[in-house]
Amino acid sequence: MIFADSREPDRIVEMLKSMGVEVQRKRLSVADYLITYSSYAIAVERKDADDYVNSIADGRLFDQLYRLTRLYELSFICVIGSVDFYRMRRDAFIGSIVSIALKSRGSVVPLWVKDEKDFCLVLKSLNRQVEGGRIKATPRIVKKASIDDSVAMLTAIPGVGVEKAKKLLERFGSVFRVVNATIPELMRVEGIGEKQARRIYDFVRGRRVK
Amino acid sequence: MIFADSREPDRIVEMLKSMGVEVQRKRLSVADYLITYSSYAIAVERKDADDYVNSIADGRLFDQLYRLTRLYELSFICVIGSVDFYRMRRDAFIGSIVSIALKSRGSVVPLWVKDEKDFCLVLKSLNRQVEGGRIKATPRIVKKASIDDSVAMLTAIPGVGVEKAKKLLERFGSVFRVVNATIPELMRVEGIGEKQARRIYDFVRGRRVK
DNA sequence: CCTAGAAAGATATGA
DNA sequence: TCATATCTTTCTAGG
Repeated sequence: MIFADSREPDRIVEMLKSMGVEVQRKRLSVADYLITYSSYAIAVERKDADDYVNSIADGRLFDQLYRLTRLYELSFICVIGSVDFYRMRRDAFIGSIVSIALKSRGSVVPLWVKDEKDFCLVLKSLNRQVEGGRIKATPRIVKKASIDDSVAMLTAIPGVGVEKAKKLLERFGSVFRVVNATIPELMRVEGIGEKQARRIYDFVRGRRVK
Repeated sequence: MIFADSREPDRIVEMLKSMGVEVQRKRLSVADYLITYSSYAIAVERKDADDYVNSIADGRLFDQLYRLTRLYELSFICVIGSVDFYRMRRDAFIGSIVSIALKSRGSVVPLWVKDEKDFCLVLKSLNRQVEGGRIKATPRIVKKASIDDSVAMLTAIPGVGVEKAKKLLERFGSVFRVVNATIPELMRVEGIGEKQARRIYDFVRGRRVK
């Protein structure tokens, strides 16, 4: 059974029905479609190409992504139609697709389909496979990642980007040691002078830094 | 750094290099490409559309899929080029794509790209995003005054979102004090239990967190 | 998301 | 030590 959000256009629901899929309207809080079977729920977010491009530019996309990951173990974002590559560069588009998978660590799967017909095929196929119970085929090996979130943490300091964050971690080994370092210690890192060292020192201690 | 299997064609390796990506040849046992950064590894399997169709027919695809899930936490299967829909029905093709994601529960992400140029863009983007250490579904934070940067910094800790970051800062006053807090002290913050407290404590000290 | 270019800072050199 | 030239990195704006 597929639930379609009540704000989704009729034409899609009709198309699904004409394909022999059981669809029911329902008010959904986060996704546009929900495929359920026994205790599984898979969410699908539909995005027209134009809207997708906009939502990247203004950061909306990654909010939605975040909400999806909080609520569902596995969801899909379907981009429909052709992208206007004058509005967004090709590499930026591809980068955003890759980013969805990476940021969500695979729990949100990006799909790019030609048209709404194909989108419906995706839903239909999802529905059938979930019902068929094929979802349990290979158990996912959850070996928690250990990527450097520490780098990301340090880049939040004004004036510290990826390069400096890496160098800081290289020298000090952990965020704890960076945060507890003295100004002269910080200055020993290549690329960090007195000014920068003082900024870091002050920032982590909550003093206003400009 | 990207490792390319030694059997991969030169033209792709060259194309990557011409895009400014560091590539090294290596004999890989399962995937075609490997993107590594610190202890993290992402595998990429390249499949020309024709070969993809064949590999479904003879069952090879799902063997490969299985091996990928066993070895890597996150991998990609890139189908390159247009599919001959006389050899494989459109719905069957879409179904297979969906099936990859479902069976692997998202740990293998299927991507369908136009040509090898786009494939290289995928690799390039993967490489950069992994190196940047920004692999986390953190909500986008609007940077205003410096106080918000502190919140942003704390949200990089796994399991800490905007709400918890704010509460932490409210109680401790600065990133320095949060980082230097003991586990019992951290637990006194509303919404943070022992498990979370320990995670924060361990994370900032550079211990791998589960 | 990606790039380009401006701005800021760090390092090296030489007086 | 200071002034300056060069290089590296960060940040902001725009698509």
